[in-house]
Amino acid sequence: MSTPRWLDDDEMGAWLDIAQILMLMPAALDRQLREDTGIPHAYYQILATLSAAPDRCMRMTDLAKAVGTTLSRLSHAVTSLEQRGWLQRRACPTDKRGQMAHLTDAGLATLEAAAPGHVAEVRRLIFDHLTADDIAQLRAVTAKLLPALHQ
Amino acid sequence: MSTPRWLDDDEMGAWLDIAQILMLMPAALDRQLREDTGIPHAYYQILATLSAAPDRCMRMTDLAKAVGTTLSRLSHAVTSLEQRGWLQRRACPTDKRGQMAHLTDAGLATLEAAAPGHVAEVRRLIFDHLTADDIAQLRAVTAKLLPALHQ
DNA sequence: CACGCGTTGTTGATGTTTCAACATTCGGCG
DNA sequence: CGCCGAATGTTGAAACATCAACAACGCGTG
Repeated sequence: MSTPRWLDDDEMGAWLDIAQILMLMPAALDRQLREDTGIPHAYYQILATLSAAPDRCMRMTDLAKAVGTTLSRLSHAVTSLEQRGWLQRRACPTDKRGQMAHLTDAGLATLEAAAPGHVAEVRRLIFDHLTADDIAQLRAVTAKLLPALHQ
Repeated sequence: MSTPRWLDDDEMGAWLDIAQILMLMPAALDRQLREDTGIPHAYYQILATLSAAPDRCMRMTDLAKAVGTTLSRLSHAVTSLEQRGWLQRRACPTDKRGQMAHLTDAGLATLEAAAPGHVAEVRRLIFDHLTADDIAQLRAVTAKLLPALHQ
């Protein structure tokens, strides 16, 4: 398209709100988690995702997709979490290229200690302000947006 | 609260979707803008906000609030944008502590060159997938969330 | 088997953000 | 006026993200 159409008033208003949320929400989540645990939200999500996996263990690529991050970013993050003793790299039994990230007992303990405060913050920032209808509608919208984000 | 309640299934599903969007959307916006202009989305927002201000000029603190960022982050960003010749610091006439950020002609030209591609990306990621009703509902939700994020 | 290509994951350099510490100025109050 | 607390910005170091380059392995084909 040579002359892409601009956003109309409704779209622009929505976009400005969304842009603000994209800026402020991660900052708020990071702040709370860093105060309580010393790690940012992206790192917390890695621990949380692993804790729900069988054997608390996942392939790097699968973990990256589940968290919605890059392999490179994940690799750096795992290195950092490994140095704190919360994660451990393991060789993949079926694929010699592969690495698995394994959540240690110490990592699980840290996660469980951090979870209540984090959930409270998610409530304070989001669900305290929304009705059940709001949540259903919001979820319908996110379901429409996620496919394009995953490519 | 000593035992904060966990998220129910609807809330947890919504939260996982939101977390994915918070991770993927900024990454997608950054990627497009960096390819086209070499600057991340947070920097683009600074230029865009300034372009709509009288004299294309704003106090640092006001600009930080408008964009939804930190004064420190803004200061670093302005330094970087200034080195590219797209911004200029000016002394504030009424307050000797103050600094004003002024968008230069070169900065405006860069912004106007980047805008079509950026808008197209915002459309591709968001508005192409939503009906007018979706947008209205989404905006109603964001309106409920923003106050808590602003404190 | 051997070649080539796609996948998997890491690394190092560079750019950006965060946090704490600091300098400067404003504004109110004794 | 002179002092003190608050507000305004900047800076440097450390943490984190991005990007391109790279090594190692899997898999299919000839």
